[in-house]
Formats: sequence, structure tokens, C-alpha cells
Amino acid sequence: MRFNALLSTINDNKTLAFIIMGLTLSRWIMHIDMDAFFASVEQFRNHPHLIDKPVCVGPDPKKGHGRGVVSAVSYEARAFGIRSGMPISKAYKLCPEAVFVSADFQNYVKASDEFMQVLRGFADGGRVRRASIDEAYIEVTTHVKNYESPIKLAKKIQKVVKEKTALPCSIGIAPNMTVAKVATGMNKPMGITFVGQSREEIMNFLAPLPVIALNGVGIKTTDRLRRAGIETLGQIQKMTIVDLWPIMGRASKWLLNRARGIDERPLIDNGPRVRKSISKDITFMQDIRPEQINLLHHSIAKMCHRIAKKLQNNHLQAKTITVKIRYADYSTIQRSKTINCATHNRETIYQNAVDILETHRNPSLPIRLLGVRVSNFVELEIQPTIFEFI
DNA sequence: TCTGGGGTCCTAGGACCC
DNA sequence: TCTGGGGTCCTAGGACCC
Repeated sequence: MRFNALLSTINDNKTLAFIIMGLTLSRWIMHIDMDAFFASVEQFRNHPHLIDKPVCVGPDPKKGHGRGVVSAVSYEARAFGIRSGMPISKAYKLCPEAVFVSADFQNYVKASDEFMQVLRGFADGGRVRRASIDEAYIEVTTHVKNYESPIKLAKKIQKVVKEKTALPCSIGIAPNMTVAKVATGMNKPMGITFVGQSREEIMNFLAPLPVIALNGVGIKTTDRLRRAGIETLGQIQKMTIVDLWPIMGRASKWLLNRARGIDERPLIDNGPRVRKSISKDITFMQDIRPEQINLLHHSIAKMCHRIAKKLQNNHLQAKTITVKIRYADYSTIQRSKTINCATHNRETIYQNAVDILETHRNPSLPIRLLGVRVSNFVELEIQPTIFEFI
């Protein structure tokens, strides 16, 4: 905590920030990303007979009539045109002979923990910045000195990850997190992409790429930029903040820096996973008509039961309950309520969720999906011992 | 033709308290 | 009685990610 406090003080102080920039100009950062993670766990760890077969992780395709989308696709299945995020029914039509496996998150979390542990051994100061279940950043500025080159070190990391977890990964090497992340995606699977440390090398690497290549730029921002005639990072590199302001407003400075590969964020270990919310969603086989209110309440009860169990297992209590309603036309609302006393009681969560649903639901629209989320956790109170009163 | 389920982070306005 | 500034919490929504 003291270290974080110090860092935020430094970030607020321009002079010290310049010193930090000077010190960090020649960093080496690696971004390591597992290849087709969920599908690889199924192939290389759970079911070795699936190696070399097209594997698709997602809900039951029900012979092309299932609802939901693909979570992960093995490279063999990608050859048929299947992509993650695609409706499962479409995936089935593209390749009915693919092996469809339902997701097993506990297993993926276990594989992820093992992966992060391997990275810790190669990271300066053992610091690992987890970006998601299957990717992380490490700084290797010091560690790389024991190797001929950063690429040699990356090869070693890939080898050890494969030995210890059985899983393939790709690595991007650059002086900061933003550029390393872009690099990783350029060459998969089992790829290594190296971007030099000079300003020129970084700018040239980014210039031809579409704006959406940047982490943090999604469909909305891409559309907005396209309407202004901007397609590539190179175009942004040549602009000034004054040019960009009418398009991007207060996000202009951020975008301008990232497009030029400027990112001085220090690599801080984000510690063990800390859950901030727990949620359950149900997409109905068929849309629920407004008069089928009992079905909605029954689904809420089921989700609350599972959420309460999860809270109890994790020794957590939540103060905020959120209900998500997606109507048949795909419009979605979320409404929440914060209660005075944190709870992990199924009935309390249920009563509040139903209350939110009935207060905010549009009673003339059929519902496609219903979700319940709890957040705003407090740690479970432990009964004080007699000694604490003395 | 169909579009999940798990999340995180940020912003902005209003309520409330000191 | 009026005025205000700052901080925190809550709610809602937007954007993004894997």
C-alpha cells in the first residue's frame, strides 16, 4: 500500500514523472498470451485425443438450433471459418463434425494460475500484471541481461510454459505494455513478435495498423474515427491534439499517445485475483412473454440460489444487487439497488431482485435474457473473541 | 441469421454530510 | 438564513475485453 501511495504521488508530480520517464525509456516488457486458451486446455490437458481435431468451446449447438456464442476455437476449427463470438448455430453449420465442448471455468482458472506462476519466475522482481485469464505482462529489463537477446528469453519462456502447463502461448516484446500487446497479436500461435526500442521502430510498427488494433479502441471509437476519415494509427500519429479534439474530446491525449506507442505506465503486479462481482445470466430457449411472469421469477430464484452459494463458499457478502433485462429486440437495461446490510442470503437477494425486475420491467415486451449480479462486497464479519473486548 | 457469460473501468449527476 | 467547497456513496450508462 505504501508503494502504491508513493507511485500515485509521483504520478501527480510532473517533475518526478519526467524522471520516471527517463528511467523507463529503455524497458523491456513482454506480453504473453495463451493461444486459443479454452480450446487448448481441452486439447492438451483434458482430452489429448482431441489434439489436431477441430474443437469448439461453447454452449450445446443442438444440431444448429442452439442459442449462444462460441467462447473459443482451436486452430483446426478456425480453418473452417469458425471464430469466437460467432453464434453457436452458425459454427455448427460451418463444421458439424467439429467437437463441441462446454466450458469448464474451474479448469481454466487452474491452468491460468499455473501459467502465471511460470511467468513469475522470469519477471523482474517476480512482478506479473495479469490482464485476463489467459494473458499477462512482465517486465524483463534486468532478467534479459542473462540472455543473448530478448527473443532468446521469449523462446525460453514459451518452452517452459509448454513444459509446465502443456499449453502454447505467443509473446510480444516492446518497451511498454501497449506496444507489446499489439505485437503479440501479430503472430499466433506460438509466435514471437519483437519491436525495437527506438521511437522510429515503434512508430513504423504501429503506423500501418487499423485503429482497432489498439487495446481500448473498440467498435464505437473505430466508427467515430472512420466517419472523420481516419483508419490507421499512422494517420493519428501525424495529427495534433487540436486536430483530434473535435472527434475524440477528452480521450484525445490518450489516443494520440497510444497511437505513437507512448505508454509510461510502470508495470505493477496486480496481486491475486480479487472478485468484484458475481453474476448469473440465463438466455431463454424461447423469449418469455410478459404474461409468463412465473417463469421469470423461477429463473431469478435459480440464479439467486447459485449466487448465494458462491458468496457463501467465498466468505463474501454483497450490498448491491443488479438485474439485467434483455428484451427480444435486444435492447438491454440494468437496474441496481444497494441495501443497508450486506448479505449472502438467497431469499434476501431473491426478494430484492424480483423487486427490481417488477419496478423496471417493460410489461409489454418479451424477454430474451435475464441476469442477476451482486457486487459491492464486504468481508464476512468474524465473531470477535473475548480477548478483543478486554 | 443471430448476436453469451464472465467481467472491468470510467464518467456523470444527484444525494447527503461536514 | 444564505452560501460554498469538498468528499463519499449510489445509480445508470457507456465502452471495452476475453
